[in-house]
Amino acid sequence: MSQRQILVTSALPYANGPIHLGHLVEYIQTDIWVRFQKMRGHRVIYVCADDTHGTAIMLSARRNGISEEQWIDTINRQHQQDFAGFDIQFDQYGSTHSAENRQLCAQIWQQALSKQLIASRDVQQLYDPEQKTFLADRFVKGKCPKCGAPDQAGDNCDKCGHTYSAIELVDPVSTISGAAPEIRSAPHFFFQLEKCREIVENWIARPGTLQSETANYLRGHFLSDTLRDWDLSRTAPYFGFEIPDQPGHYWYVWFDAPVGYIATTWQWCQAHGESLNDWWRNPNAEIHHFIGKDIVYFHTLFWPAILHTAEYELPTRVHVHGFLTVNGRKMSKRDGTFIRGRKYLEHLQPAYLRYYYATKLGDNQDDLDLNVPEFVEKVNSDLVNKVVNLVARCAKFGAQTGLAAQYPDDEGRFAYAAAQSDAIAAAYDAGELSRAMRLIMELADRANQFVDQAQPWKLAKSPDQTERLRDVVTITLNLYRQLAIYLAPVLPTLQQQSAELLGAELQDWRMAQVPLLNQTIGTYSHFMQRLDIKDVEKMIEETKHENASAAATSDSGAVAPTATVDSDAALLAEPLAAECTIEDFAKVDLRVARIVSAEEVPEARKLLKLVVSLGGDQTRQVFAGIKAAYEPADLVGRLVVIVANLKPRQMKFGLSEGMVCAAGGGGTEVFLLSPDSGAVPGHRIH
RNA sequence: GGGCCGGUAGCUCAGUUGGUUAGAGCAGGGGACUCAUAAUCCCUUGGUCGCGGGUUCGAGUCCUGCCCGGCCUACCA
Repeated sequence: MSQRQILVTSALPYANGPIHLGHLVEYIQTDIWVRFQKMRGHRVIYVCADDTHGTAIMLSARRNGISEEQWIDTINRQHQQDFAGFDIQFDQYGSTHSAENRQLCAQIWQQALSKQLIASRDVQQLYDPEQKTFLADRFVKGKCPKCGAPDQAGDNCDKCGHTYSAIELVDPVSTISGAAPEIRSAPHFFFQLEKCREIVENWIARPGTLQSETANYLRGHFLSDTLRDWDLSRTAPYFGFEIPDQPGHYWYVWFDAPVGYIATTWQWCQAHGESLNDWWRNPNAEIHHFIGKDIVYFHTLFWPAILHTAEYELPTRVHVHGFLTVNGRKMSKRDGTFIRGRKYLEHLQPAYLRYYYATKLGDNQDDLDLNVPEFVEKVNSDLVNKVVNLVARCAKFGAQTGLAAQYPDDEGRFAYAAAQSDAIAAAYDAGELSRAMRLIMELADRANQFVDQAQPWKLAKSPDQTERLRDVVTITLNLYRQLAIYLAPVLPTLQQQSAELLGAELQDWRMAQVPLLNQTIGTYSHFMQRLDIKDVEKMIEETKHENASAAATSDSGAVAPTATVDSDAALLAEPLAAECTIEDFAKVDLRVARIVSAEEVPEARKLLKLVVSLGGDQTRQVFAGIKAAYEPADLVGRLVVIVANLKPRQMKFGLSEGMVCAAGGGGTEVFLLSPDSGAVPGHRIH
């Protein structure tokens, strides 16, 4: 087997919030793959970095009253701690806000310019005069120019589906300051991707570059048409790198972020006396990116074009994975399933999650479900009952006898497991971790069968059977050792514990071919505790409470605020409306009402059809956009607040005769208002 | 509306280029054992392979229509 040279990356986490279990799918998947390749004796480096630029970072820093640099430093430290807590081992962890990255971006930019791939033209954009910043689409709200629906973002209307440019919005408002934005024109710099079409097409068509579904998606979605120019610049103020010779213009975060892969490699090279070109301009070196399916677009169209422009090698393979769901549903703050890595580590061992993810991951983009009962069951029955228990049940004898000097006849058991090495390795290499885990568990079953047949506990009772006992121990512990080696990429802690007990390292894949002999055995203490579902539930419960009290922020960003100070994220996301008088307010008749029936509107994505009672025989039919947040059955009977004198509106599914009051940012983040006890249907709210 | 992925035992999934009686783990039932973290081992129940057509000597596997779920995207590749 020839030695491969492999550079591996995971996507750069955005420096705007903590690492959660969804992120960890990717880092654990990558770390397992990297550890495996290292055990195989290949020359591998695993690099990653924080993605630190963009408007969102700027706003987070402002909100916290610190500089952007302070903000990203803090986040970087937290990220690295979180990763270390899950045994994710980078060779280099950097930041896109580094000198190396700035220099590389400038070089690549220069090459793009000299190859005439950059075009400049003026773009009209909304500008917030108070915050003195141009506004990205998601920082503007206004009425849809087509259907007039209020509170629509700057790119499309979620009511009628119309797409438009932010400057077409009627009565736009900056969601950062609440000010009315102005239209300003500014030059922007575009990368002309179409000019690189052939490069990208050939790369995508090359076998092995992409999973077929990704290649299909790109071909159908983008390559069938002219590739649009890509806006690579943003106008000040912006937290990022200023474009050389273009004061006031910054590279868009998605330009400098992937360059961070190279910059971080460079940092590693500097620290280890290696050459960057040996990794990025060496056709014999492999480059593997692990990413989520949400960022395929950036890594498979622009990125190869940019690499080619800068005369770097194109990625060997982009491994795309799906999203994490919990108990079959999207992670949600309301359900307490938006679990931070740090919270997980307060309650549970990293090995549990690493193993569980491994049993669920294949080389595909399917979403991965963290099903809590299944999680507990898999960890307990596979890892604890089968694998760890194998040592536990013979460690006592092992300490007495040690390992024999010659490997006894085991009827081909060790040889069988040694022969599985290639199949297991092939599965790991192909990213088919679930297959690898199945193969390994089959070996664990076989080993336990052996112990049952050999009955060492009986041998231990007769002094004349000491030698046979030693043989049985030798076989069992060697079968176990093979398991520990095969599982080492997933369970580095177990690898270490096993090495200590056996008094010999397990860092090389080939060690599974040769039995360990003539060795004293250490004292065993439990390698792993059983997982109690109560601990998992407790973790989810705590997460739920923290989210509730931390004034859940609208995006995944925002570091948890201190206990006594609520985050201002909600207010920033939706600034105060213009002042109104008491007379204005009096026009709105808010009433307490009781929900008497609630049903799904099957054709509607967001709506529930409610009938509410105002007391007596007064009822109203109301459509409410709360489908994602509430089960109809849970609503019947509860008191809510409605706008009782709202002009009825004919909707696609029927007439809506009012509006149910709720707080929150929409989607699953919807919280109905309820009155304190004592209020009855019909009470007006003053 | 379009695209992609999936629908195999109660649950999670395997089923290689179509080839005998469709498999595993867990759960359920029965038994054994007591070294071990109420762990382990043996036996066992359980499937119209989403539904309907078609190709074939033969279809879970190929073609086609439909149904369901997930994701992506939108005057629409």
